Order: sequence, then C-alpha cells, then structure tokens
Amino acid sequence: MTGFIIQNPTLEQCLKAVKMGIGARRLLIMLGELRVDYFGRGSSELDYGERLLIVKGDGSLLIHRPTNVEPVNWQPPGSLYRAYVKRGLLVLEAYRKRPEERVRVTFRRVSLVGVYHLKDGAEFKLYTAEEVMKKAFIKRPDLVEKGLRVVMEEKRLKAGLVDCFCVDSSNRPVVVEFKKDRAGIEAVDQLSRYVDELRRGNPEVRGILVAPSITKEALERVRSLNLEYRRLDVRRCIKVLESMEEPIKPLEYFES
Amino acid sequence: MTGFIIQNPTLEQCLKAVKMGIGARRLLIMLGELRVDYFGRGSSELDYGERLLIVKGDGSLLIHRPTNVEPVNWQPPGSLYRAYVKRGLLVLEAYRKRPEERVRVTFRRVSLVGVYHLKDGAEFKLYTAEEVMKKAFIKRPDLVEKGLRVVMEEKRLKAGLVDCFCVDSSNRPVVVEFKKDRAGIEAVDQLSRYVDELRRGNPEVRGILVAPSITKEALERVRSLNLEYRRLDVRRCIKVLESMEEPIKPLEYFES
DNA sequence: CGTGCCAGGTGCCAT
DNA sequence: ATGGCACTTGGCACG
Repeated sequence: MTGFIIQNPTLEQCLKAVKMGIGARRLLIMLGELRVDYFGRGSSELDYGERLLIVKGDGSLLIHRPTNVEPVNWQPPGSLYRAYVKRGLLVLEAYRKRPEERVRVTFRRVSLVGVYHLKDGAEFKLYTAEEVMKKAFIKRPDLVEKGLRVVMEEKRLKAGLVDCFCVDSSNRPVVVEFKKDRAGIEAVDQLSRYVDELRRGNPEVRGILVAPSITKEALERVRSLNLEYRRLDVRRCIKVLESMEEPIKPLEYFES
Repeated sequence: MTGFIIQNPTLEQCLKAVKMGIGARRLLIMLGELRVDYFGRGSSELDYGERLLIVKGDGSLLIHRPTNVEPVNWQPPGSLYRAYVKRGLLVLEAYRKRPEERVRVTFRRVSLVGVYHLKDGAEFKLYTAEEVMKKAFIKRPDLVEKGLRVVMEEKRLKAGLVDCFCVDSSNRPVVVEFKKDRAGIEAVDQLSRYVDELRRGNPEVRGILVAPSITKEALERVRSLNLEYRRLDVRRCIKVLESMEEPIKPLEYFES
C-alpha cells in the first residue's frame, strides 16, 4: 500500500492532494467541516458539520456522518470531479450524466487529507439465504412436499422469473417461490402473478410459497388466492446441505 | 474536531487505539491488509486485500474495497466490539444480537489508524421525488384529473398505506398511488390491493396510478384490473411548486 | 441499454 | 418489537 497523509493541510496543499488523488484514481480520504448540496433524482441540503469524505478510484463518492451505515450523500462509480478553492473554501463537485446528478461538497476546514493506492484482488464469496434454501430444496424437494420433482430452476415467464418450477406426485405443475425472510403480501402477489399466467393454460397449476414464516395478512391472501404456504427455515436447509457436502461454517461462539 | 492518527503503527499501538476509539465512541478509521468473515443472515468470506475500515461512534462498522459505493461487509449501529492480537494478527470482531450476526476482521498489516471525534448537529433535508409529486398534486389535483379533490393523505387500510384518497367530480372515491420512477407490475398490484379492499364496500371505487411512465406489462395489468394510469413527471411538478412557493433550486450548470 | 428482482438491503415511521 | 414501504436504493443478471 502506497500513499500519504497530511494533517491540517493548507487549502492549497489540500487542493493539490485532491486533484492528484482523484486524477490518479487513488483512494481519497478527507476529514473536515463541510456542507453538501445535491441535486439530481432528488435533492438535498446539509449544512456544515464534521464529516468523513471518501472518493474511490472508480469515481464513487461517499460522505459519512458520525452515525449510521449509510452515507448521507453519495455519488456512484463513474462520476466526474472538479475541485477548486474559492473565497477561502475548498469545493469538490461530483457530476454524473444519466441520470444527471451533481453533488457539491464545500469544505470550511480540512483536518485530514489522505491519498492511498489500495491493491485488492480477492474474490468476495457470499452465501445468501435464498441460495441456501434453493440448493437444499433442489437436493431434497421433500423438504417442501413429498413426491415433488424439480423440472426447472428459474423459469422465465412474462409475469417474471419463477424460482422453481416443479411437478407434484399427481403430475400437477407447481410453482415454488422462496422467501428467506417472513413472507409479506408482496411475496404472495408475486407468486400469484406467476400462477395466474400459468393457470390460464392449465387451471390445475399449484403455487407454493416457501418461507420461514408468514404475516397474518399474507396467509389470508394465500388462502383467498388458492395458493399454499410451507414453512421452511434457513437453519434446517444448512443442516441438510452440511450432511451432503462441505459445510458453510459459522464463526465460533462470541463470548463477550 | 479532535483526534489523532498513527501511520504504520505497531500492532500494540493499533490495538490500543482501536480499544480507546471504540470505547470512547469515536470515529475509528483504519487502512490495512485484512480479511473478513461474516456469518449471520447470510455468510461471506473475503480473503486478504487492502481495504478501508470504519467504525462509527454508534457502533456501525463499514469495510470498503477500492471500488463501489456499497461496503463489502458491514454491521449496523449498536453492534458490540471485541479486539485482540493473536499470532501477530490484529482481530476486530463486531457482534450483534437479533438477528445474531458476527463480522470478524483480521488485519495482517495496518498502514493507518485514526481516531477522531466528529461534531455534526446539522439537519439533513432531503426532497424526494415522491414527496415533490405528492405536494404538487395536493396543490393542483387537476395535474392528474380535472375535478379531483383530495380527502386524505396517507389513508391507512388493512391492505397498506394509501398515498392519497380522493373524490372525483361525480363523487366517486379515488385511490391515487404515486411512483416517481417508471411504474412496474408491483406498483399496479400495490394499488390493486387498496382498491380491492375498498371495492368490497363500494364497487364504484377508482384507482389511479400516477407515474412518469409505465412498463408495457404493467399497463396491460392496469387495464385488466380496471384501474387507470396517468402520466406525470417530477419536472412538471417542480415547475408547479416553483410557481407557488420557494423553489427547490438546482445547482448551477456543471461545466467540465 | 432497459426490465426485473434480490439484498446480510438500510432507514423511517406507523401500530 | 412487527409491519409496511420508500430509497438519489445499489448491484446483478438477462433479453
């Protein structure tokens, strides 16, 4: 990792670092007292306060307040930058075309500016809950219903993308939709759209919503739309998969 | 803004800074070569690479790679921390109960550690597109249909939260749902749920989906469900509001 | 490029 | 706490 940092830089030093850092597609970090104006898909205003600003090599901009995971303002990768000093203020503007959006950051004071070159070629491997459920179901469809056979994963309909298209023990087509979290009304409607489309060709089509739990309203709707709900949680699925292949290991227990 | 920064700290210095920073609910910034293991709602693995780590005073954790707006791993506010040195590695663990989740960050090298206390009391004012549309509509319901009168904003039904409940020129009730972006099928279904519930009491109830545009499938569904679609974009709404009160000013044109 | 859909979504506000 | 939902959602995969 190469880079440098300047504490309490002068505005000129700072401007130079900013231009150099962004120009060289490095990681730029700044701590200072700043305000933010944004206009684009929406618009926002944030008066002066002490915050952390980050510009990444791909043109992403992040402005973080002292709390929360989400940045208060940001700009996506590919944004273009302009920086200048005006009346004792350091201004950094990020611009993106399509959709047209601008973020303007005005620094009243800069406590820290750093420019670093990060090397990071590692692959990020994420195991999502839905992926786990689906995998376990494909290996063991009886987790949902005895005699079920998977015909297609990811069947594409006009109404959208079906998670699993199956046939039951009496050869009736079954659409299976997975939700990793408690299923709400939108989940039922989503399944309903698929089943509706298929029932036009064959009124025998069944629809099963598979989730660890379901809201009261959603369950009512499942019944009124002649669909079905089967409980299945991720924990169970992990166990099933562990017994069949290399496990997804949890971290060991956290003590304190 | 008070704080300090150490470049190329020893592991011991680093551990001390981390403990102190998190303990005092300060902003902690670290640059280094690290790996991340996560287990909770999902699970993930990321081998060593050079990244930026941030812990905020509220317990939020962010780990940023050199690209993208989103952190590769994170932990929400309120997380609990544990840090220690083991076999020449600095380990930082963030834990949250409910849902139970753990992130473990293992540093192989630390290039920078900083602890700062940020003061930021400013109010963030965001003007969202949906808000703008709604405001404009309330001032000028004829933007959607002549003779429309707003009875209630945000009417609560079992089926959900209606954006605007209105009456038309012939006293028929009208449910109006706004979408700031191109309306898709879910938007139609959402409106449909509200209208369904109300039509049980009064089959005359109308439902209007208001959006800048609509997908082909969604428009078909609007028709088949006996609902309506009216085009309205945010630009037009801004103009209407500008002519009536203090404008939401865009930043001036961006040159470079 | 648009369209659809998931996400460890996060955040906000309601009951 | 649970539920409903918007978000400058971001990000990905696919036609």
